Amino acid sequence: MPPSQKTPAAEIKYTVEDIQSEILHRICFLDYAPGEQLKEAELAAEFGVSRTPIRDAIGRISHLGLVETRNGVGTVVVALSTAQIRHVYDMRLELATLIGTLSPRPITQADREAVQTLLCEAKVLQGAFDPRSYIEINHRLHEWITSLIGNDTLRSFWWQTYCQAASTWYRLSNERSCDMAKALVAELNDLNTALDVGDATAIGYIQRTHIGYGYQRIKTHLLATETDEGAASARVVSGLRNQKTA
Amino acid sequence: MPPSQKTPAAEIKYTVEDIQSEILHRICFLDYAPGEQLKEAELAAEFGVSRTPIRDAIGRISHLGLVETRNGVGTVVVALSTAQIRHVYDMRLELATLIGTLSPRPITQADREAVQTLLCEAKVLQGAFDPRSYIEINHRLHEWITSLIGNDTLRSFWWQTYCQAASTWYRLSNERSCDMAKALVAELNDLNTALDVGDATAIGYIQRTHIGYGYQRIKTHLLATETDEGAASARVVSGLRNQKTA
DNA sequence: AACGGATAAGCTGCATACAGGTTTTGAGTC
DNA sequence: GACTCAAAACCTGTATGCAGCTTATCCGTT
Repeated sequence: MPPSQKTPAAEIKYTVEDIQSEILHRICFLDYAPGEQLKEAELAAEFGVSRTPIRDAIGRISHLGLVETRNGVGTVVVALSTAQIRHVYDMRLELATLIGTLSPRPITQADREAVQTLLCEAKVLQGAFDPRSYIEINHRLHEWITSLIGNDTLRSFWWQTYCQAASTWYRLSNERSCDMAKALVAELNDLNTALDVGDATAIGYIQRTHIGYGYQRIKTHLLATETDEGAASARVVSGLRNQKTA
Repeated sequence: MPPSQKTPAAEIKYTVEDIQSEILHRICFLDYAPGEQLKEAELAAEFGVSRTPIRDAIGRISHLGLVETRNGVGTVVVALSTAQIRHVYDMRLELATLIGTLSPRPITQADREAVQTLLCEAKVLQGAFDPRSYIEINHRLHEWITSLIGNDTLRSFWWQTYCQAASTWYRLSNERSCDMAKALVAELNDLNTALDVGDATAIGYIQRTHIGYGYQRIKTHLLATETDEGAASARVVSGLRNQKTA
C-alpha cells in the first residue's frame, strides 16, 4: 500500500497491475489533480522500475479517458468535460438499478457489519470533516457495493464509471464538506435499512437515488459556477480531448 | 485496412492505435480463433515495427478479457466462459434499451439509406450464405447503431460488449447459416420500419429483441450441445481465466 | 519400453539507448 | 525594449539486448 509512502528502499517487486491500479487510485483520490503531468521517468524512479512497465500501466488505463499522452509533451491528467460528466452520471444512474437485478450475490452478516462500520466512521467525519477521510470512506463503500455485483460485465462497467466520476465528485469535498458528510451518513443509513430487510434490489435503487443527489451537487457547485481554479485549467485540457473523442 | 493483406512492402507507419484496433478486429472476426497464440515477434514482423508497440497494443485491449498473456508462454485468445457469455448478454440486453434513451443523435436520410443498403446485402446473403460476409454486414450494422449513441460512456460500453460477444456469436455463423441470415434480414426489416417513423427509442428495443434471439441461439447451439471442438479447447483456457477473475 | 531429468528452444518481462517531437530559453537583431 | 530564430532541454515513441520463465525435446537409466 504505497499511496502516501514513496517506498524507495523497499525491495518489493511491483507488477504492471500494481502500478496501474496505484496510478488510477491516485487520480481518483486527486493525488494527481486534473492538469497535472505524469512523467514516466519520475514514476519509474519512484517504483524502482524502468519506464517500460510504467508506460504499460498508463497505456492500460488510457481507455478510461482520464489521462492523455502526447508525444514530446507528456501524460497529463484530464478533467472530464461537462458533457462527459453528464454522460458518466447518466450511465451510472442506469447501472445502479442493475446492481440488484443482474444476479447479485447473497447478503451476509458480514455485509451488515461492514456498512455499520462505515456508518460509524461517517458520523465521526460529520463532526470533524477531512476531505481525505471522506474520500477513503466513500471508496470503501464503493468497493463493498461493487462486491455485491454478480455480473462480471456490470462490475467492470460500474468500476469504470466510478473512476471516471470520482475525481470530479471528490473535488467537491474541498468546499462542500458539510453537505457531503451529511449526504454520506444519509446514504449509509438507507443502505443499513435495506440490509436489514436483505433486499439487494433496494440497494441498487438507493445507489441510484444518492448518485442523483451527488450529480445535482456537482451541477450546482461545479458546473454552474466555475469558480474552481482547477476546473478552469482543466477545461482547456478537456477541450483538447473532446475534439479527439469526436 | 490490412485485415487480409499482410502488407510487408507497404511503407505505412502503423500507430499503436491502428495495431490495437486491427488485433481486436481480427479477434472479433475470428481470424484469431479462441485458443490461438499471438506471438509478439510475429506481429512485429507483420506490421514492420518492433515488439514494443505490439506489446502496447495488446496491453490496451487486455481489459476486455479476450486475450491472456502469461510470462514465458505467450498471449492466447480466450473464449469467454459460459458464465461470462451470460453476463455480457444480460448486460447487452440492458444497454440496448438505453441506446434510444440516453441522448441519441437525430436520425437522418443517410441513416435510412445505410440500413437499406445493408438490407439488400443481407437478402443477397440469404440466397448465397458466406460466414465472412455475414460477419462484415453485421459489423457494419453494429457500427451504424453505435453511431446513433450520443452518450460517450454508453457508446464505449456498447462497443466493449460487442467485442466480447462477437467471437462467440460469430462462431455460430459456421453452422447455423440459414437461421442467421434470416434473422439478420428480419432485424434489418424491423430497423427499417422504425427509421420510417424516426423513432430512436424503438431502435434500441428492436436491438434488445434481436440480441435476445441471438442469445437464445447461442444457448441452444453452443452452450447446450458442446459439439464444437473449438469451444471444447477454449473451455480449458477460459477456466484458467476464471480463477484469476474471481 | 517406459520413465526421469537435464538441456535446449521459445516466449514474455524489463532495462536501456536512441530517435523524433515539443517547449522553453536565450542570444542576436531591429 | 520587443521581436525572431536557433539551440538546448525535456518529454514520449521505438528498437534492441538480455534475463527469467515455461515447455518441449532428447538422452540416459531402470
